[in-house]
Parts: sequence; structure tokens; C-alpha cells
Amino acid sequence: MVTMENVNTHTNQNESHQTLTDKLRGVGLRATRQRLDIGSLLFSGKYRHVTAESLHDEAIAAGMKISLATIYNALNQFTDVGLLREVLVDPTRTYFDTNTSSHHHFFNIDNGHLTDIPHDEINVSCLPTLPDGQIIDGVDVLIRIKPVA
Amino acid sequence: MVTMENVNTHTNQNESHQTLTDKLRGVGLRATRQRLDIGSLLFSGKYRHVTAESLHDEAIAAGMKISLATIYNALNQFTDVGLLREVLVDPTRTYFDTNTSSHHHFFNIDNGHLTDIPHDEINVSCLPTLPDGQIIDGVDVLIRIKPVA
DNA sequence: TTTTTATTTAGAATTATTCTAAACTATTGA
DNA sequence: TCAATAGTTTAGAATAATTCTAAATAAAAA
Ligand SMILES: [Mn+2]
Ligand SMILES: [Mn+2]
Ligand SMILES: [Zn+2]
Ligand SMILES: [Zn+2]
Repeated sequence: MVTMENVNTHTNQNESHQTLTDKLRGVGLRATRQRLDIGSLLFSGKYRHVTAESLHDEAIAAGMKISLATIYNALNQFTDVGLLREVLVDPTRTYFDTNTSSHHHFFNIDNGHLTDIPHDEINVSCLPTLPDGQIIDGVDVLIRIKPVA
Repeated sequence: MVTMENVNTHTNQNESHQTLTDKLRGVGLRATRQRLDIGSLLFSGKYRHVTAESLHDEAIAAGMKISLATIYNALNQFTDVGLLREVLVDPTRTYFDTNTSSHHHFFNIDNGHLTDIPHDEINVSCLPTLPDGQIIDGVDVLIRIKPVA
């Protein structure tokens, strides 16, 4: 007996896989097992903020067979083609963000957690004139937060 | 013959030296030759954005005898006591800022140059509510700029 | 298929930064 | 004034994130 739930689950997996393969091919990358594995961790559901190490740990914990070098390769390639963006918050490690739209962040300096702030929830009235011959590449607002007291 | 200019220069040097010594003692640091040298580069005049390496190069070029380790020590100590602040713009190196007041930055992604934006020239209307039990430690606005075309 | 080109990965290399520990210096207080 | 004490400097080793190399492997093209 095939329930609606089962059908959906199955269908979603296929769709998900297909979507990922298309997404990778669409940016000129081969849909290798490793990239599909990484992609399934990064692009299934909610937006995420990861480091190479944290993603590698997660992949290993999920039983995926993938080297840290490949994680670095994939994160950099995904970033280069616009599937990810970097977030500068910690001088000792690079954070990657699956939300590539223009948005801002809360950074919990106590535990290193990043939280998105929708673009329209922060109004940056940018009065200063740019240096001559320069244009804006992007605007990042980082609100560092910490526990009370 | 002692001109006004000479007097002033001499006086300023003394004052400068005195000020620096006081500044260091005021934060509980001994006024060593190395810290006075570094301080003279950092705190004489306009605000500056430096890296350990750039400051070391500059010190050596100025004939100062000081190791890179001491530059790192001093920059970290100065930061710890509030004489400097760090600016996050480049994942590969740490920038230190002699302007410790609340302000923002233009970052030229082409040449790595930082330019201050006075605090009051950017209006950050922060609508989002903070996660529970958290307070704001600081707000950083970074405007990445690049050459036209 | 066979060939070509891209990808993965172990391990070495790189690089910014920190650490160690011994020599040196500033400060203290007799 | 001068030893005692505590802080500072620094060469060189260590660390740690990231990148590189090159050989094996897998995907795409022919
Ligand atoms: Mn990159
Ligand atoms: Mn520090
Ligand atoms: Zn984000
Ligand atoms: Zn500044």
C-alpha cells in the first residue's frame, strides 16, 4: 500500500535530487556524489550558516564519505558561482551562508551563532558619498549580540 | 635662535611622548621603547587602519628595531585595553583601527583600503527584535566598494 | 566504448597568528 | 642607589585554517 505520505516522500527525494543535479549543472558543475551529498545538507530546507569544519563533521556524522579538502573545494566553488556567500564574523574561520540574497546578521559573540535579518528589516540610510570612481558592491550589517549581564 | 616653529616642534614631541607614556600607563602597560615606537606610528595624527604585517613593515622602514611578535603582542594588548579595535573585512588578515569610537567603513575590495564612515552618517533603523536574553554588543556596517565598470 | 576532461583526496605546503622560554628591561622599595 | 620582582621582548617552534600537488577516479563527450 502506497500512502500519500510515502508517495510524497519518494517524490520529494526525486525532486530534490533532480533539483540539485540541475542546480549544479546549471552553474557548470558536475553532479558528483560528493557535491550532491553536500548539496543535500546545504540546500534542503531552511537557510544555513556553516564552516568547512562544521559541514565536514556533519557529513561524516551522516555517514557520507567525503574529505575535508572536497568540502573546501565545494564551498569555494559554490561561492564562486553564487550558490553560497561568505559571511565575515570571525577572524579565525570562514562562514558560508546558503542565503545568497541581500540580508544582514545577528552574531552571537558568545556561541558563534549567526541569525539572518531580512534585508527589509534594517534601513541603512547611506548618506556618505562614495570615493570617486567607486560603486557599491554590497552592504553588510552585523549586529553583535551577547547575553545580558 | 629658537623660532616659534622649533619651540612648538620640540614641545609637541615632548607632549606627544608624554601623552603616549601616560596613555600606556593609564591602561596598565609599561611604556617600553617598542610600545612608544608603535604608539608613535599609530597615535600621531589621523586615524589609521593597519595589519600586523603592514605596521611591522612601516616600523622597520622607519628604522625602528622591533619584532613581528612584539607587533602582534602590542596590537592585541592595545585592543584588549580599548586603545584599538579590530575590523573584520578580510578573512585572511586582521585589521586594527585606531578609531575606537562607534563608526562604520567603506572597504575597497580592489585594493583592501578601509575608509571611516562617521557614526552619524549612517542611520541603521534596527527593527528586528533581539533573540531573548540578548543585548547588543555593537553594530558594524561595512560597505564594500569597487571601481566602476 | 574509448577518450577527454573534471573531480576527489591524501598528504604536503602555505600563512597568519600564537606560544615558549630565555634574555632583557622597567618598576619597586630598601 | 641597587637589588629584587614583575613585566616585556623576541627567536624560533608550534598551531590551525586553508590551499596546493599530483595521482587515482569518475563524469561527460565522442
Ligand atoms: Mn574563496
Ligand atoms: Mn585578539
Ligand atoms: Zn545569512
Ligand atoms: Zn575605522
